[in-house]
Amino acid sequence: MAKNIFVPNPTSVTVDCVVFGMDARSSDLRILLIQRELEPYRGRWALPGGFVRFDESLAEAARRELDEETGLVGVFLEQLFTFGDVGRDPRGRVISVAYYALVNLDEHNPQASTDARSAAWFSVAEAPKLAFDHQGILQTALARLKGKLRYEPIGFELLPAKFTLSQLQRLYETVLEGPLDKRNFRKKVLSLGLLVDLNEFETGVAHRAARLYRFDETKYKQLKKKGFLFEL
Amino acid sequence: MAKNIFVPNPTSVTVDCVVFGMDARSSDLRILLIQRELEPYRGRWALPGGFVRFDESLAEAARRELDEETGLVGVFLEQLFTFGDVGRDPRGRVISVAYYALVNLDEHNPQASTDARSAAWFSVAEAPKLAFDHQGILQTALARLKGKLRYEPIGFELLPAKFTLSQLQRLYETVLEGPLDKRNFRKKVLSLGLLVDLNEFETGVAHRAARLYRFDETKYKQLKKKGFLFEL
DNA sequence: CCAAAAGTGTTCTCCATACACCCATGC
DNA sequence: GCATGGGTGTATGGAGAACACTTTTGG
Repeated sequence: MAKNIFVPNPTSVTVDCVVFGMDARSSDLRILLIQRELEPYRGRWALPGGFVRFDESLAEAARRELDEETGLVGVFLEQLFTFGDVGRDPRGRVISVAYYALVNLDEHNPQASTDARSAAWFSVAEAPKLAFDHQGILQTALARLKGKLRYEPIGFELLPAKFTLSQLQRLYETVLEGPLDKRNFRKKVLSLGLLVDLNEFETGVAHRAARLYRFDETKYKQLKKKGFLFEL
Repeated sequence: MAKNIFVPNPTSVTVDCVVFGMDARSSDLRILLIQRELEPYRGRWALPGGFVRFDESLAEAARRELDEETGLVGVFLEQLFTFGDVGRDPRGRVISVAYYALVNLDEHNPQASTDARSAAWFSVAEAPKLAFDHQGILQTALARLKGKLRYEPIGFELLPAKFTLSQLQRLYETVLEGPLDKRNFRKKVLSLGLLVDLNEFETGVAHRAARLYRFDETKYKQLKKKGFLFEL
């Protein structure tokens, strides 16, 4: 196949993934980083990612890299932004299509998922300085997460399948960086009619056990088709 | 410069621009297309765009191509999405970073802006079949425009600097595809405090002349810093 | 029995909506 | 004087915001 004949200015394309995780108990927001084993930026922490292959789409590349470097599969993944400033990679012209992923740390255990030798979760507030322009990518991802949380039901991706209303509220308070009124929050969330009361209760807590709910994805998709707008 | 040494899988990167224009009088939404002079898809209409050069950022490339192919400069331009499916370009692996631009057809005259031989404005509803996957890019851009119009003041980019409230309303009605109540629309728009009444009036109309307003960009930027959210 | 978080209703304010007529201008 | 769009106010209902106490459970 004469791929390169019509292709001026060959350029490398990478994908980089900002992986957000939420510990449902401590409810602090974390990101998954890997320590670079090669130059440039050897030893520095960076977003998981790598070069896009000829025979895979961008989303496929992002999922493959995520699997290879962190062991994560089947997670929520969405394109974020494409970074292509001239000097962003010292190796030459490298354009990075950034993705962000949402996982919950209970079901995707930090330790167990670490196929790569040096992947680790960092609290967003305490993240180290990152390689390349990954700091900027992280900031962009945080802004996107904050913005989307309000009008799309992506928060549930950060929680276990069964969760309590307090967990959901703490998630929103953490990401949006502000307190929410408990009664109003519950009223609003339940009024959407998208949570299924499982009639089960959390265990192992030293206080009244909270009811468990799950998000009704099927119902949401139906409503969305009819023009329904999620908003919290 | 040893650009290619560390660069596996050389791939071409293009930018493509979805240019939206609004004729303030007829208030129908148009896009700017160019007719391809080269294979593949020779003779077909396509989005303006081209290959990214080594020494320019993605946004710079988009502006350059826009200037070269359509004569447009200084317009609103924002990254839309990156398209990288394997078979999207018959020439080989070409990844396209799509941008969308907003211009108003009064100040950027359709004819005058046509440096390229065959650039033309099409009503979005009546656009021809496009080359490559540009149809999909257009759909994505339309969805983005519709979504952003509600909570960011980008509509003003489609109008002349001085505009009437009816023009603004028709713009919203066109893009959002639904009628709006005149009194409520005016009340809401004016209550934002972001329109400056110029105490001037439109001319050349066979009825009562409407007041002209301009959008107060400076004030908006100040408010935005303080956490203000535009919403219509 | 104490600590810790779960769970629950009402009031008030404000904003979105619905709705119809007179005004100014060019022809 | 008539056709065309410009411009204006009010009443109603519903949603968001503020707010405090009782319940349940484990230790």
